[in-house]
Amino acid sequence: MTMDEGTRREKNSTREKAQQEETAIKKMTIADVAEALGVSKTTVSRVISGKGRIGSETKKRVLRYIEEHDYKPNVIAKGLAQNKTFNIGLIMPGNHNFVDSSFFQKCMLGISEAAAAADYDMIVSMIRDDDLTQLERLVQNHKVDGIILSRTLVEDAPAAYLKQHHVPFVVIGTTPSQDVIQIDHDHREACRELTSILLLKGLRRVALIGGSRGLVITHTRLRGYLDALEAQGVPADSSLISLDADNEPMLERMVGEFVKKGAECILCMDDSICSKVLKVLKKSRISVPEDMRVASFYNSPLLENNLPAVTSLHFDAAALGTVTCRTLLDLLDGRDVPGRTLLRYEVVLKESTK
Amino acid sequence: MTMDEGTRREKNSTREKAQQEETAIKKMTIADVAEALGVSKTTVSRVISGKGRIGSETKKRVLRYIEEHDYKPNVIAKGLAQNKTFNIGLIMPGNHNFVDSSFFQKCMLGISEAAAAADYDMIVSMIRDDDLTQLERLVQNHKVDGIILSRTLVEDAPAAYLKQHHVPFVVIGTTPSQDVIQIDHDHREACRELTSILLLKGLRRVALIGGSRGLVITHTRLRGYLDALEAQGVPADSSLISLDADNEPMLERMVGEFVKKGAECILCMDDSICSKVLKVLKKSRISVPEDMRVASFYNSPLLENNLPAVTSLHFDAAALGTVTCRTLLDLLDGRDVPGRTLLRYEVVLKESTK
DNA sequence: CTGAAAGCGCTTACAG
DNA sequence: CTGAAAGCGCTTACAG
Repeated sequence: MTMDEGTRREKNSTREKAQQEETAIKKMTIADVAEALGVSKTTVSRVISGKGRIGSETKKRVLRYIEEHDYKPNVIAKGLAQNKTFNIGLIMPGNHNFVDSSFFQKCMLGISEAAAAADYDMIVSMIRDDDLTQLERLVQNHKVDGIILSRTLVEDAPAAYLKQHHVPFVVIGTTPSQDVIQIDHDHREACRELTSILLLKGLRRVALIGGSRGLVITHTRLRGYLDALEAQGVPADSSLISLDADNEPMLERMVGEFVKKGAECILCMDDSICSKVLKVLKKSRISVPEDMRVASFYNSPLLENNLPAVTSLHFDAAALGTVTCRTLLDLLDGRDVPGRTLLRYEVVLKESTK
Repeated sequence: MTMDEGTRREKNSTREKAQQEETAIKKMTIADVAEALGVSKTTVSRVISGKGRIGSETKKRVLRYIEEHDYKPNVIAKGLAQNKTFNIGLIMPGNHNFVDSSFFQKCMLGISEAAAAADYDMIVSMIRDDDLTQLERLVQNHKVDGIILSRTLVEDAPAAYLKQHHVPFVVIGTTPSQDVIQIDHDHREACRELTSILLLKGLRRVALIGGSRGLVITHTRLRGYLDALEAQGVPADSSLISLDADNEPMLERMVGEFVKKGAECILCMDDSICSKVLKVLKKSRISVPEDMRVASFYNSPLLENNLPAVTSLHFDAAALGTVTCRTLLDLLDGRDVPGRTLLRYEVVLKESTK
């Protein structure tokens, strides 16, 4: 017996690895803590959760023990008992062609940090097109307590699904549905202001080129552009507006068209479009800003190193993520949340509209 | 009593919403299934898991009931019983400055789909610099069964932590540690081949400009470049090699230096650097490819619309994600996995090196 | 082939 | 203020 103990000790001291493994494999449970302290699991549970009255002396002892032994409650077990997961789901567009990755990455960072601050984790699920399979899996498997939907579509099948199944969710972006909690930058106002600034520079023929009509954002930005024209008394010219323009051949044609119609400036709804427009202009030996002004409704690393630097709108993606996540967490906690939150933007004037 | 029942029925039929809510709130459990079929929970559990012998008739009945009533087992409960979470963790760099978001997004897509195929979900955790807090949270909270580390650093604190705590993990990228399971594109060979091609075009003074020495990838790429020089018998000229060059002023100086030293071509280790180099060249009125050839060891949307189109290496990010995730899942299932997996690449020759 | 029972690690009425 | 016990929804020896 004594020998046996000696042997074991020796193992422990020489083979640090084995000892660590033991610590790693068999984690301490609430029962261990309770036993060690001669109290009930109930008591330990209560001091950890802070619910219920506990003698201050008992509380101190438990807290100290937990601290000293670095006990961490098993969140999964806690979740099962409380019917929670402490996970939020982030649904991202899987087909990356028309999203700005850098924006989403920053946004994810914001969400991730806000979640972590509340001891939540972020499960991200990429869905392709209209395939709801992954979303269904996520909710049917009870993997999340609530969901953040990014990229709001005009026809929002994911939102409809979540609504039908009573899964708490918020949306990054703007949707026409009144009953959906939405967080977004004030794109309409931002686009109005940028357009106004250009008009005030004396530019009269400001063309607009935009992305998919299937995205709500496209309509919002168009709205802002039209707001500005109206306010300045400049009649909208439909031959200077082109949506659903995402491929290069089409952009090439449109730019040619705009030039013919006497456009003085081309407003691009996003940087991917703008980048292509700049390429087309370069090919056509139309110089910016001398022969044509260019601005983007959005700024990203895509245009960062362009010469001339491109005037654009700036939105704080990380902040959007943070606010969105906090809103969802508030919602999950049963707190009142605003149906709609609009975040500020900045207009960044550069050489491309000089 | 009868009236009471009647009332309840009426509620159900008129207020569809309430009924749906009920369905959503109180999910069917394995006990419900067992009771409805007059079998034990054990039996139901066994047919679902496929473990143990079950009468084919019983099996059929259970399967049919499950199908018809769309019963979905609670993965959380299953996890608690099996000490698993069916989540994998993806650790991403939070400071986005020197990563290509688009590459990571595609990679995430690959991981996400491979995970989903095995009914796993992906928790992504962004960590800033050397802050291990989030990683610790993830493992201490039992939130994941295994972890994918992206962006391998020379000093890899996350890997060390996971090793110490015996958490199964794999790494996207290459590390010197023998005992770490790593999946990567063959950057060394890719860079060797690209450099060779340039040398075979007769270019003798090929300069190299790279990112942080803190990243393993920087050294790997440098290695490939040197391999090529050596194979062609071209002596390496240290005045044509510059690492840790990530800010514009420094790049501006380096490019000037290279020109002075008679460089005929500038190889950039990534597109962010390349984009800045192109800007500097444009500013300095050095035209590409006439006065200076340019190539990037990497291709992304950042250079997509550049004129002239930039020669570069192409890596399939989604495939990298898929393979990485499968490797981790294999590891979790106790299967044998290769210590190192290298994926193929492509060289894409364009006008910038004509 | 099938089931009763204990267990995974927590929480939470209920009772004292 | 504290605890015994039941429960969250599964799995899995163990016994038949």
